[in-house]
Amino acid sequence: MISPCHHAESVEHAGLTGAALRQAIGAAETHCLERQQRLTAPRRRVLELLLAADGPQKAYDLIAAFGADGEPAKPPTVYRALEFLERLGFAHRIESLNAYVPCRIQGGHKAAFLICDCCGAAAEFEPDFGPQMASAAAAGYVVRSVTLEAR
Amino acid sequence: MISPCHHAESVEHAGLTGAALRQAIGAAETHCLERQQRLTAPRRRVLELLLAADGPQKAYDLIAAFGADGEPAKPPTVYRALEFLERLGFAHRIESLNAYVPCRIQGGHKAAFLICDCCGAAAEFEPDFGPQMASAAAAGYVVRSVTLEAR
DNA sequence: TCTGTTATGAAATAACATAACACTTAGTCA
DNA sequence: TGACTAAGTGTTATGTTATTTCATAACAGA
Repeated sequence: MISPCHHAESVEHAGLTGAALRQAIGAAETHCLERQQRLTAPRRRVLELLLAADGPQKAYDLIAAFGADGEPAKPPTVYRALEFLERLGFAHRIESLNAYVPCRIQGGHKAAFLICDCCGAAAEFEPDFGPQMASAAAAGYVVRSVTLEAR
Repeated sequence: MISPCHHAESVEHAGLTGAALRQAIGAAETHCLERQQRLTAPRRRVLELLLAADGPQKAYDLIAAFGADGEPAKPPTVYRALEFLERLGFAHRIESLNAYVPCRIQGGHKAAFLICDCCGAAAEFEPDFGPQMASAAAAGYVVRSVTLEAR
């Protein structure tokens, strides 16, 4: 398969499998315990699907893939899990794709993405919003969240 | 009406009316002619609705308001017009709101928004993406469009 | 006028997301 | 330990946003 993309391969993320996947989930579990939050079965399952995927996943992809037996989940099950995972910083929503990715960067941070329209890859990076924050403050805003997505 | 918002009033935009509205549409018309594009009736109507509105408009707000007689438009009519207006730079889509605003800044530019969750205002500003563009280029991306939205 | 192209009209449906309510489970504290 | 409370889940239904498809109309250039 020939790719028309010219960007660095290093920024693409293959889905996790096997031990790496289990380890990532274990880390999330630990993180939840520390924060007195519960990584319940549906939440864990959605996180697992995100981590195992090769790229951004649509909500209805997750809904379809949810059941190990092929049974889809009910939409609210997945949307609730996604909300939880976002809140805890384990996942991000990409607004311009209506899709979700597992967080690839440790620690609390502002998320930003480079999205390839050719191959669907979405590379997360940690942006420097210094100048923007200054102008927001000047206008009297208190910035609560920031979305930056470049195609 | 008491507003809980603390940001500068100056960044809010009241809808255009009367002469100002006609003038803005005339300018768009001129701009289209220069670029050999047609500001057809549905496109003009959607632009007019955006300019006359007090804040970001949802697609289905525009659909509902489309007909002067109260008849709604068919969804594709409005979505096509919005696509045209975005392409020509007359309007922007705000991803995190699923809504649209008329462009408030002259000339080709990257759009960025400060969005107030209290009052719904969306203030457009022209961001400085120097550092971000550099890292994108380093990763081999050619940036085609950028979305920056701060709440 | 013919032809290629761009734009519109209309119906249907796909895709994305949430409301509402009943029920269960986990913690907690008298 | 039993009752209470809060958080989470399951389920049905519905609301919202966006696109596909096919047919037709308007326009520009040969």
